[in-house]
Amino acid sequence: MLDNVKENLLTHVNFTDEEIVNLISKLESKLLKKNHFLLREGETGKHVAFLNKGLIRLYYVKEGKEHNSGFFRSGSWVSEYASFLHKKPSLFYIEALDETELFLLSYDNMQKLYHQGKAFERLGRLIAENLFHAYFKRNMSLILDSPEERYLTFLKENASLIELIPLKHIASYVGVEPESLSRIRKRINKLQPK
Amino acid sequence: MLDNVKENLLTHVNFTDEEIVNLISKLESKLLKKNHFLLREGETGKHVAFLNKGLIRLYYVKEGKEHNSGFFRSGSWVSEYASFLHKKPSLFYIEALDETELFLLSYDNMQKLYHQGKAFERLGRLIAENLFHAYFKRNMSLILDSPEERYLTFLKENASLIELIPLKHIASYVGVEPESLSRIRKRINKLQPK
DNA sequence: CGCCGAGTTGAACTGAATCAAGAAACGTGG
DNA sequence: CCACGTTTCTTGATTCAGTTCAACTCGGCG
Repeated sequence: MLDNVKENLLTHVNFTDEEIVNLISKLESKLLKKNHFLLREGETGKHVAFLNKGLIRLYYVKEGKEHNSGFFRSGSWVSEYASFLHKKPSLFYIEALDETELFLLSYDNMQKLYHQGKAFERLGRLIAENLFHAYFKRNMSLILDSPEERYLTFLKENASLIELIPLKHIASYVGVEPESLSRIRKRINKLQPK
Repeated sequence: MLDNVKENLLTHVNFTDEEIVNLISKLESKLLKKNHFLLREGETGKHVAFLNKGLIRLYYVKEGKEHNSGFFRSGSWVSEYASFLHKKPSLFYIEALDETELFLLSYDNMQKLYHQGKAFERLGRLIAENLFHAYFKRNMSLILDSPEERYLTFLKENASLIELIPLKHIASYVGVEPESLSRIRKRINKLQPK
């Protein structure tokens, strides 16, 4: 049941068996139905969540419009990190796009783990760095790439998700209107049919 | 001479006099002439720098084109943080746009300071968080705002810099070609002359 | 069966990119 | 201190991709 957690963490952080047990004892399981929320705008994020199964989208709303900022599959850590770190109200919604199973790690428990060994600090740093790196790459892409290129990149990196995520959400992530993404698809299919 | 360092740090971190002395003893002064580099692509960043006087731009090159990722004035900390943290070759150039004076803090000295008190850890975290926040805001702006809006925001936040930074660099930061920024300026001046 | 949301398609419009040319500011050497 | 050449900025004409608004199709679900 916790195979994913174990597998994922072990590959990046050299936890001892003892540390693994310790970590797992601090996790709290949570099931989220499709279209239900882990966090809404204005609430304060009290957990980071390991996504064991399912699909999550992270988005914010500006002037009535939703803007997707990322999608997460099983094996990733999910949170509104700024809200979580600073105990401030979240700007984002975190929503399940499918039946999903999460393991929550509370702020307090995370602090406790930090005091219990370097490996946990490393985990915390890795989560933060991954986040930083993701934002960084996205910045580059928004400046350098056309929407079409961003869509193609998204396809490559998330081939397994395209059937699961509605086009309008992908459009918003890529930074265009749904109509435009529809045309982009058409263009691409003409060039590389099938 | 170190007034800026002192003033800036004291406002964000509650250093004791002793800690200030300790920090300052680890700083190494460096003068940079206009259009000279603190770091070039491919080199590994070995310092974070406190910008005491002058003007710095941070940019990367892709397919022969420069892309400005930020400008820094006196009072800020400057680094290619990813390169510095992971000891990996920098993707960025760090260039002085004017005669500038820096105080360098080496990686090793930074680690030493970390061991000498919470306040220094706080400093390190603040630097990282500022960076994170900057990237975050930029992401939002690239998705939500038009180039014109981004230019206006840039003007507001950097009113003192507009005469010092060539238009083409601002254009690249805003994400348009110089010709387009020139026209954006024209549009704006028609609406709000002078 | 009929409705509803998601996706596609069309037409008119808009803002930025590109290419090209000219004007203005800058600095470097004579 | 002037003259020349380079860089920076502006302006024009054209092209192109994305937006907007509107209509239509398709598939699922009550």
